[in-house]
Amino acid sequence: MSLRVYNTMSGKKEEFQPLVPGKVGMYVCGVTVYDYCHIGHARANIVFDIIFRYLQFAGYETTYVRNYTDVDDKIINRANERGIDSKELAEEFIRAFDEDMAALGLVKPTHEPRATEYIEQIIAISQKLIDKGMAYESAGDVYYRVDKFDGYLKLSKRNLEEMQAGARITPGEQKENPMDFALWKAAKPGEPNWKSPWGAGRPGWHIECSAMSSSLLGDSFDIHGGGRDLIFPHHENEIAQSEGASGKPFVKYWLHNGFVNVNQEKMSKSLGNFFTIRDILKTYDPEVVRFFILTSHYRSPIDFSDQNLIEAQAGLSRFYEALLAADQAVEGVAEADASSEEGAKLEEKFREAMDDDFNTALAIAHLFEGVRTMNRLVATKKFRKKADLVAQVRDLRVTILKLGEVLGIYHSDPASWLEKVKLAGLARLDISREEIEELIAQRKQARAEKDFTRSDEIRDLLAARGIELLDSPAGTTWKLK
RNA sequence: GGCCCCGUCGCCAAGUGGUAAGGCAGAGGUCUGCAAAACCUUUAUCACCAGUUCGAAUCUGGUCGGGGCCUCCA
Repeated sequence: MSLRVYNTMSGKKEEFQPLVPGKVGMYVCGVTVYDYCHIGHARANIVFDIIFRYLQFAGYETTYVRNYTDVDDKIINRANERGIDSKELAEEFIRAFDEDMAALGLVKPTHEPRATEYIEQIIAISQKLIDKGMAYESAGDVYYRVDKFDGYLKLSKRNLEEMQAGARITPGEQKENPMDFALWKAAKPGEPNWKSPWGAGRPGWHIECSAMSSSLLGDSFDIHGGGRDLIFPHHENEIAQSEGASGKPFVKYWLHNGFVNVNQEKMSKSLGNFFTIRDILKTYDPEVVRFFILTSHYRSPIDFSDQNLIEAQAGLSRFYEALLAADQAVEGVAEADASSEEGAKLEEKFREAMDDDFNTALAIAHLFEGVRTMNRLVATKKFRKKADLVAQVRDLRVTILKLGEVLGIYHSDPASWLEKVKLAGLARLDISREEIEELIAQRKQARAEKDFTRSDEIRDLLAARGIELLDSPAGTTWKLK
């Protein structure tokens, strides 16, 4: 089966056929760099990170462009509040963004252009639109004439007349139509500015994406992505600009990820339920965050809550525990020439799920089944003497790791990961490692003397404080309950 | 008001015409001095009503409930 994607433009899943067979051009709207990224940014970027990885895994030579919008009203305002240069502010948050994305384990896009590096192209597109009568200059600003573009609002499926009725005009703007939007804004004193045919000014919001995408991917390309909230006005306006200027179809497939809610409420600054990526990573492992995001479909809304994150951690632990057990089970067993179909079967299911509009939730469900199969094999009596079973476990283990890589998970050493999560959890309990070790030693003594009453007392005592003891032939270890 | 989305087992969550994936939690069992992990077994007819169809969670209409966009936002 081949890849199918849900296209916001048609409202349907469509067969994915890139403009050039075997190659994909993908542009995803990045961030406006004036503040730290929140969990919503994390989701959007992780979703498209997985799409990028999967396209490559599926054999497409993929060019992925994700921009930084580093000139904008919000940046200027924030810089003024802090009394620093807006360029300095942008640099600071570009660095912060890079750190956050690296912490979340994202791969680097092919290109990460900045709006300010494309001023020339922005001016060129604006000029072209003016020449074609689709834009006009007004007191040093340049506006797009929305009623000159037939397809306006075709992506968001709105009605221009109705929107005009409700539209507001910002004081100082001289627009022909309240729905017209700025391509270029005349600079006010103290604002960053560039020379243009219309005087000193700076780009409006939207135009930078048209400039960067056409420069790096051409006038027409395959995939354009972003959060749902960008459909209107941002993406609608990009279409108007790009198609208005080039006269060619802009984007073949529009992909939009769903929102993140926090404890069932929309995340917003006014509600005060805003979580930055760096805050979350103080409590949760980055892989847990990624795993949580991938256990829902990218278009569905997800609810960010402690309970959901804790469940994600439990799910991911199941993988790492199985991988660790498999490692230990096959360690030192000689390679035999037994063959295995298990890995290929799993990969087939994984591909089928991902081919259906990147259904990561279903793909992960298949991986869980792989884990169960692997655990069952390892638990077989005299497992190490059965070459075919050993081969199957090795095959499954390698396949799970390989497919996990497509999702950006399971890349840690299982023992280290489990230990790290355990110690992080211990820090939240009122008990020290030393105290636990001491009680384990006492219990060992009691068990040696067959004093099982005392032994169980210690077990219960620790259990009451959140610690579970695990007895094995190699000794007693512990974990968090 | 306009446009759009959602309502699946206690919780999370797949599934867009052929008799409901997966995870967590629960129950029983195997294993264990006890326990844990693991494994096995087990738990839903899909908000409601009416239609279309040989057949619907999946299509149509309606009802109820929840949410989003329409202003900056991933």
